[in-house]
Amino acid sequence: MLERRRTRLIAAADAPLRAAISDAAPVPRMPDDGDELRFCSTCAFGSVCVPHGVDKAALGELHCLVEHVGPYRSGQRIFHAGDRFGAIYAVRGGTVKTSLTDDEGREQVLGFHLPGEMIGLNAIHPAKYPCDAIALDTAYVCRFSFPALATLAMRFPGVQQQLFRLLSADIGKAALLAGDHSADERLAAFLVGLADRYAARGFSHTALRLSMARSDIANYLRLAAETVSRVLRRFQDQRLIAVEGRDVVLTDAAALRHLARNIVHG
Amino acid sequence: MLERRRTRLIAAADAPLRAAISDAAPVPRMPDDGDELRFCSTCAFGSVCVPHGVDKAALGELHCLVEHVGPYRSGQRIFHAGDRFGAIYAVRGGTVKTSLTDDEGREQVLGFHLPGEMIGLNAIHPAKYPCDAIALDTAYVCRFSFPALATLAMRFPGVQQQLFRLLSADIGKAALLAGDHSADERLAAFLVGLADRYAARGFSHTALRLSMARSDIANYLRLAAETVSRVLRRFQDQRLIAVEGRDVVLTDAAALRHLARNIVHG
DNA sequence: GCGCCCGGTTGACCGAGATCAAGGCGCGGC
DNA sequence: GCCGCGCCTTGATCTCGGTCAACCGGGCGC
Repeated sequence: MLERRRTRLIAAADAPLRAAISDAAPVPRMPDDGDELRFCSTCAFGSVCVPHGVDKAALGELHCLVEHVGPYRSGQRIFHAGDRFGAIYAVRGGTVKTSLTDDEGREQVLGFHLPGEMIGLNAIHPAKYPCDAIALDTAYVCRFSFPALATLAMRFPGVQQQLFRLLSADIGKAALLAGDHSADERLAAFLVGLADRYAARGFSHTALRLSMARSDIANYLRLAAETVSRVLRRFQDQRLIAVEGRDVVLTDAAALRHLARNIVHG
Repeated sequence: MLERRRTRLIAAADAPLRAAISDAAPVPRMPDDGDELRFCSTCAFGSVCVPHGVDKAALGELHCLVEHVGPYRSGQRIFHAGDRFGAIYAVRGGTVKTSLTDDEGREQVLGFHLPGEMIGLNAIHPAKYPCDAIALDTAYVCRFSFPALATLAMRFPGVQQQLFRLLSADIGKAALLAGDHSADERLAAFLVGLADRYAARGFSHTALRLSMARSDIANYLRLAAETVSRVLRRFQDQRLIAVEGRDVVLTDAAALRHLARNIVHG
């Protein structure tokens, strides 16, 4: 359903992703039991349940409270800025961008979210979503009612811990944007950060497909789209990467990492 | 007890602050009972206990687990980047900056923290402090053992909620740095943000004393110190502010707010 | 007192990246 | 097929803010 054939070169870097999606598609709401492994393999709460081996009971209850929603088509909103906060979401398949639009109508991209990553954590405090969440391709998400989750966390220390960790991790994420770094550093950090996040989910460490437009990347990195184009071109000339449309291969990841060395996270 | 008398102009804008400090000074460790109101008036956890009226019992337990530490002299570190994470801190008096130093030895200021604000929340996930916390003047802090706090949160929903809110709030804080805003916008947002935070703590809405050096402000806003100087001078020429050393009066807060309108938070 | 040092200010110049403008290319619709 | 519209790229020019340099003034040690 998603883009049919992926070209050679990167080949099907997102094949496992599509597999996950096709798995998810026929499961519109309640997860069936005996599905734990698959459920946890991509989910941000997987680490509550599987790796730590504790709170097996919590897993069952999470299953009951999670709601699978989607598909969202490219461009569709999962939630709107200003909506009353009621749930946090985990991306299950596809890519989601979060952004906000200021008075003058200028968009400000806050982040891109891959399968397994949480969105909506920054809505707890203001009690309403402070940004839009928009699907960049066909996307599926898991909805966790926050009151229910908080109640669950009261009973399972592992769940509470994981929530604290997820929240804490997000605080540091803005570091990429925060520092005053050159366009080269930003782009290098963006690419290796994305590659690392894909790699952590079982995809290739060096080949990736950008699901967002150049203008979104530029906006996210606080650069002009033209600058993104030029830097990518230069990286290619320097044999750091191979670019073909939205497919990128990191041919010299070490050099990219060196460029990005002063930017924590991705 | 906060701000006794508010002085003319800026004069000693931090006089009430100092008063708070001298109150705190003779209380080196365990808070004495019957101290609730004072404890809560500046503390970030005040809102757990007092305003919501619930979890009165939690207040007592918080009292037992909090540890008053200080004074720290200007320049002293409260915690170091890399230290194992064990506690979060609330500023009780004075001002604290958080910053990290990259491989090349360049400092990167992450934020300034006034009395009542929490620091160390971003250390939960990595399980070690990702930055230094340095006193900018004579500073006092409250130390909350995080394991103890998490345990307390398991029993008191209000405490858990407040922790979630504090963490969530911090996620959005980087917005000032994040956007690509002009030097004017950044400085205006910084000034009104600081004024609002002081105001929320009972200080003047329009007069404030900058406890940090120009170079720290510049670093925090990702500008050169010279640029901060020049913009402040221009703001003064435009009658937006009156500057005298580290004392600033916002003479046209409306105009400053308008300049900063596209920057959320401060 | 004197000199030093640090923080702050001001001016002159420079450069990274934004902006403006033009053109190419791929894809969906007709 | 052909057209039209986004997305992307490339080139020319402009500009905001950084960098370098000089100077000022206050606090502190001697």
